[in-house]
Amino acid sequence: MPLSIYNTMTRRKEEFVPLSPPLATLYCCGPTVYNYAHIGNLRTYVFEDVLRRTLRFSGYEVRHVMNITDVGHMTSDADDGDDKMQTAAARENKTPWEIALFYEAAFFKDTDRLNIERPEVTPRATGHVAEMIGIIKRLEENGYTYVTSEGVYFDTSRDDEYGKLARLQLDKQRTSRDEVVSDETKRNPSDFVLWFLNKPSHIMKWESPWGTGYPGWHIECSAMSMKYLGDTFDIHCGGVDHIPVHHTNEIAQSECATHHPFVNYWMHGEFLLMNGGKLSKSKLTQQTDDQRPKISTLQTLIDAGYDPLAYRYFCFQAHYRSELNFSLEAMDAATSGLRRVYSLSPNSDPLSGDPTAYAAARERVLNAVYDDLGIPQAVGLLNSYGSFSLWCEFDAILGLDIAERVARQPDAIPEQVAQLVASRNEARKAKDWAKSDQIRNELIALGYEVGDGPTGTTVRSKAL
RNA sequence: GGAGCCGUACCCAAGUGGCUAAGGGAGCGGACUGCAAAUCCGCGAUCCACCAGUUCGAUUCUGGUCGGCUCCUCCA
Repeated sequence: MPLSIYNTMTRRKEEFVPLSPPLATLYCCGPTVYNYAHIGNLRTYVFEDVLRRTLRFSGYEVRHVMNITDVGHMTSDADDGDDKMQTAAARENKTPWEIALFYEAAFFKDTDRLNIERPEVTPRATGHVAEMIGIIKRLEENGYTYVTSEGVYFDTSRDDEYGKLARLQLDKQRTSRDEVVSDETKRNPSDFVLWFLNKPSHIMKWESPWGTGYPGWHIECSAMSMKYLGDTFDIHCGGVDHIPVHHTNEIAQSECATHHPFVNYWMHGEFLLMNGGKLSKSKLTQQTDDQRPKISTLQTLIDAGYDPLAYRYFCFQAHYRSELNFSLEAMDAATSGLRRVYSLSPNSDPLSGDPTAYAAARERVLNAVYDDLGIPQAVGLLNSYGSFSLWCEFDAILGLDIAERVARQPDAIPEQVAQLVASRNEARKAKDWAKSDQIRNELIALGYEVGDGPTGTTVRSKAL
């Protein structure tokens, strides 16, 4: 069965046919490194990781590029917009470059802990300003730009196909809130900046043919994707929020610069919802009303006692194109579910010794995966088969470290725990149940599971 | 105002024009246990927000209503 994926451009599932097999080229919008990634951001990177693993599983050689945005985007269209990198720098008393480096490292620490593979290329925006200027020059030569006191603009009225990804009806667009200040120098509301000019307070600046300034919000992705993957490449991913503006503008500036199709397949991950709404980085540092720790970054999840891979497994509950509701209860459910997977026994595999049954089961799971990454169905099937070897085979896609965790030797029991077990055994021998129960409670408090079986008492760490 | 998504058991959710509506968690019953925990076995939506329509037949298609969400500002 061929791999099919949902293409936002056509709003249909399509069979994946790469430009130059066995190579599959993939570009994913990466983080803007001015703050920690929250678990909603991370959900999208988990989805993209599953995609690249699935591509490789089906025999492709993956070339995956993800940008690191280390130059801030403006927070609004107008003069008073703050650069996020600059705001963070002021907040933390650092330079923008220090901020970027710090949060880039934090980002990769998180993705590593989630078993998200590093893309083959992770270019930084600040290292590609020359390429961005090159694209703007081509756009200028092709007659798609104009210059105002604010910067160099892309003239969307010159692009007949502008908005095709989001199916925008430009005449019906308008700003939704009063506080959005529109730039008076723009010719059309949908025009966007390619290069900012005359921003004296801005710290990160570069020389350009149009004057000293800094690049616009979208040009870096066009520059870096095309540099590393070519004018046309296979798949471009990102969050659904990127469809109407960011990816729309990427397509416009890329295709008008090269006169080639930019991307063949567009894939978008849906949001993680918390309390019925989306998460935002700006609320990351806010305190909660109640006493419970606020779960918003991977680290807060870990601090609350959850395993990073339990979060990864939690993401597999819902299809990547569906919103997913986060709650501690759901995280607990995912943790219990994963624990069950890790408790699988290689020695009592219901499918071992029956190659026909194994092949049939494998086929069903594979069909689910190849049908636009039907990971929830795949996990459901895997759960009902309960086969260690089948889980392990698909762990190449799931990335849950199943073989390692199942084989992992239990951590050495600390002396303190061993002594408690010994004294509990004595109490049990003497049928001193009160003492026995009391010691058991102590062991539980220390994070151990206590089990009395026919072969004696066993303790096991509650950690996954 | 425009564009789009969603509403399936207590929770997270998959899915289909008609055969028993996945799976996980929680819960319940049983085995096990000194009692538990863990584990194993079993049970669980006569029903897929509501109302019409299309159809021999709809949870699945169409229209409407109600409710929720996202985007049209930076955002995964």
